[in-house]
Amino acid sequence: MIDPRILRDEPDRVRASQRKRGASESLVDGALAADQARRASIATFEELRAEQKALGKQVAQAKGPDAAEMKAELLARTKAVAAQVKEAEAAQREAEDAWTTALKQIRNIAADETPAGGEDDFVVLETVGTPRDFAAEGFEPRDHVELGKLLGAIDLERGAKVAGSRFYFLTGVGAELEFALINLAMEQAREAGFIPVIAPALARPEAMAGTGFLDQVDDGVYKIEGDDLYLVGTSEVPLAAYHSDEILDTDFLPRRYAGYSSCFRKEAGSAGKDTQGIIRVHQFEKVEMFVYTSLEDAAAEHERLLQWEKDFLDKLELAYQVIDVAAGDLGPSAVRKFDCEAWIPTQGKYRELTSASNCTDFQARRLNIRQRGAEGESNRPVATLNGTLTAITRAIVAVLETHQQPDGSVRVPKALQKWLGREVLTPIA
RNA sequence: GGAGACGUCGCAUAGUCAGGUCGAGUGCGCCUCACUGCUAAUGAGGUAUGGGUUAACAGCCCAUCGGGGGUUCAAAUCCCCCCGUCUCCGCCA
Repeated sequence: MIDPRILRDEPDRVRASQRKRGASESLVDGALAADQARRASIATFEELRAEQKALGKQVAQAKGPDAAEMKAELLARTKAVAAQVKEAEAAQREAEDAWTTALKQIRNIAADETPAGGEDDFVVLETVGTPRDFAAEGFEPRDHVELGKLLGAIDLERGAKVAGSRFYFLTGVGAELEFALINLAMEQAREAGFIPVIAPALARPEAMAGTGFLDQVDDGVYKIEGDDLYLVGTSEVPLAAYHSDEILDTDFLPRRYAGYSSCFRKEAGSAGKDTQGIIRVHQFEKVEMFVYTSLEDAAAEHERLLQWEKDFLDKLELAYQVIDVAAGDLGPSAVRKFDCEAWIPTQGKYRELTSASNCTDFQARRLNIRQRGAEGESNRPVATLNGTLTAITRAIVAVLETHQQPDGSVRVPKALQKWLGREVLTPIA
C-alpha cells in the first residue's frame, strides 16, 4: 500500500497517478475521508481508555477501613466506562478497517518516467540485435511446436492427456535445455552477488496479499482446495514474504536473492490467446531476481536488474527490445516496469521473455518489512524489486525458433553449450 | 495421522497453576558517560515496535507478552480457536 503520509500531504500526486493508470481517482477522496474518521475514532477511544485505566488503578489501590465501600462505588463508575470503551473500540476498529481497505485499493504511485495509458502505450527504450531474416536465408522457419516435436523436446499431446490444455512434457533435450538454462541463470546470478534460493511454490494468503496477487485469485491464481494456501505464480511471492515482519539492518541492504521455483497460472482470462505450444502455460519454472534495498537506491537497482536481464538474453544470442510498460498495464505494486521482449520468428513479433518491476515501498508496507533508521531516525519500509532472469518455457521457444537450421536442427548458443554439453540439437529419427 | 510440551522486550530467562502498582524483573549483548598510558576490568545511565497529538524522531497519551476472540471494573496471567516450534509413536521420499 502507499504511504499514508503522502496520501494526506500530497493527495494530488496520488490522484494524478491514479489518472495516469486509468484507475479511479475517487478512491483518493474516499481514503482521505476514511483517514479523518479513523483519527477521530482513535481520539475518542484513547480518551475513554485512559479514563478506564485510571479508575482501574484506583480500584486496585483502594485500602483502609472503608475500602469495600470505595471499591463498590468505583466499580459502578468504571463499569459504565468499560461499556463505553468497548463501544469506542469497536467503532475504532471499524474505522481502521475501512481506512486500510480504502488505502489498499490505491495503486502505487506511477513513476514520472512511466508512460501514461494502457497496454498499447508502451515506449520502446531500446532494440538489441536484428531479427534473423529467414527469407534471405531461403527457408521457412518452423515454429517451436514443430521443432519441439522433431527434437523430441516438447510433448504437448501427452501434456494435454495427463493434465489438460496448456500443459506439456519437456523430454530429452527439452528437459536438458531447462536444466541448462537454470544453471546458466544461477551461475550469472551467483556471480552478480545473488543468493540462490529454492522457494516454496505454495504460499499463505498474507504472502499473496502482501505482493498484490490475492486480488487475482479468480482468474490468475490457483487455490488449494481444503487448505488456506495458494500456488504461486512467481517466486516473487515467497521471496518478498521471506523477510516479512522483519527490521533489516542498513548494512544488510541491498539484499539480492535468485529464486528458483515452479510458477502456476490459471490464465482464465486468456482463452484463445497463444493456444499453441508453450508460450502461455499453466506451469513453468523460473529463476527470479528479487532485491531488498533502500527507497533511494530503488530506481538505480531497477536499471541494474534490467541490465542483468539483458546480459542473459545476450547470452542466449536473441534479438529483443526493451519496453517501458505504460501505467495502465503495470501491476498494482509497481511504479515502473521494463519488459524485455524477444523476437519470435514464426510470430513475426516481439514477445515478453522477462520483466523487471520497481515496487518501491508498496509491498514492504503490506508485508511489514523495514530497515533500521540511522541514529535519531525512525525505521522505514524498504524497497522491493523483482526481475525475471529466465522463464524457462518462453526462453526455450525463443532459443529454438531463433537458432533453428533448415534441417530442423538447432544451434546451441555458446553460453549454453557448457551446460548442455553439445553444440547442436538434432532431430531424433 | 495419534499423544504431549512449549511460544514474554536482540539473545537467554523471571513472571502464568493465588488476575490489579507488569510495558513487564534479571543476565548477556549493544550505546553513552566516568575511571584508565592502550585494551580489559569496574561504576553510572540508557537500550522495543506501531499509532494519536504536535513544528518536533521534546513531552503527553493509546496499543502490543505468537495471532484472533471471550470472561472481568481490570488479562502476560483465566477460557476458546488458529498459527508456529519441539518430543514420542505411526507413515513416507
